[in-house]
Amino acid sequence: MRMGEGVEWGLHCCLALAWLDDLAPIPTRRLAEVFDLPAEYLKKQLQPLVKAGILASEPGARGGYRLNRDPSAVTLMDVVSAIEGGLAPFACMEVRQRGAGASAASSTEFRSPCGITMAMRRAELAWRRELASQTLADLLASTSPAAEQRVRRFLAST
Amino acid sequence: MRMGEGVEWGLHCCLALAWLDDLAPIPTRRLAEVFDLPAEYLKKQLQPLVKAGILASEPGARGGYRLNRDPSAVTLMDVVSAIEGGLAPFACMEVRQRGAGASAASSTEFRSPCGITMAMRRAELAWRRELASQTLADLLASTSPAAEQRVRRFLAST
DNA sequence: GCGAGACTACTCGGATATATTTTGTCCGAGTTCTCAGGG
DNA sequence: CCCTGAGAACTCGGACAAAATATATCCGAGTAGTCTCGC
Repeated sequence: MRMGEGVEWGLHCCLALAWLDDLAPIPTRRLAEVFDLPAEYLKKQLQPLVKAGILASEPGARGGYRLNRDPSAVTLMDVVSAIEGGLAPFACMEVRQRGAGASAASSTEFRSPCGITMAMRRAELAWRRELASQTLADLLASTSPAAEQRVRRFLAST
Repeated sequence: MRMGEGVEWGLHCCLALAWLDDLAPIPTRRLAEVFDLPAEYLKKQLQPLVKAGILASEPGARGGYRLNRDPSAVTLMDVVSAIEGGLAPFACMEVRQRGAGASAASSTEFRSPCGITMAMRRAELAWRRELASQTLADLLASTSPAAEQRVRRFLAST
């Protein structure tokens, strides 16, 4: 159960884009340089963020990506679920309903989800809640001004 | 970020084994029949639980698996981390330390982890805490007695 | 009848294949800039 | 000099390929029961 690296990349890119007041789009090549990442693959990772409406893209020369919403309107959960696909980490297959003797069970027995599923859901919910409680704006406030200056200056140049 | 199906299987098997007061080991073939799972692959999924000391195994004929600890001493986190490998879902690669201008940063800037990492860790911690707060004994108490009876009777037969 | 020993049946554990997902690369459609040529 | 238009440069988006991981299978080591043979 490892989370794809695209999540980390996406979050850093969103943050970097949020630092720019400028609305001019930034191409992936430039973003990739900031973090020393493979440009082509980074582009692929950012695409779902566009689909989710978090980023906006401009094609053609002078094109690139820019933040499409106010940083306070983008939660970490938004970014994570956009890139990871939004599926539940724990997929309950309802194994209890299969196999030996399950057919003999009363019809009401499976009305409510099994205890295991509920426990996993509870844990997952705690995770989601935590991610949803933080926005890009919160991250902006808590990051080092020095780092922000460096990235801004780099992206602004040229 | 999908969790392997082995986790669900492992939990259900632990629960089934916990229902048996009897200490006689249950072979995987029998467990697989209960939930209609592929026996060989289920066996492979249970092996890490043995390594973690949650289950104990007996080789040879009349062999099988049995619970190695009191149900109240096994948390869901124990089972999940045994099967999934216990790695952090979010692996921070510290991308901020690489790439453009990072070398120009002050030596103290990277002393504390970046905000993104901290936020992800917080979320992960909430998840782990939730899983660690529930034991097999809790699940035993919250499951349908009818299901327990069916599984017990099936595993006890023969 | 009784015991000893070989044999069979069954189990776990780990090594070996296959499938699926993740990671990485490439090419086409579209937009902007550049620059040469004509007015 | 200024305008026009063709070409070059650059970008995103999605199709294609390689690598890594999860899923599934197989074989060997070991144990308990069983059956036969000898006493």
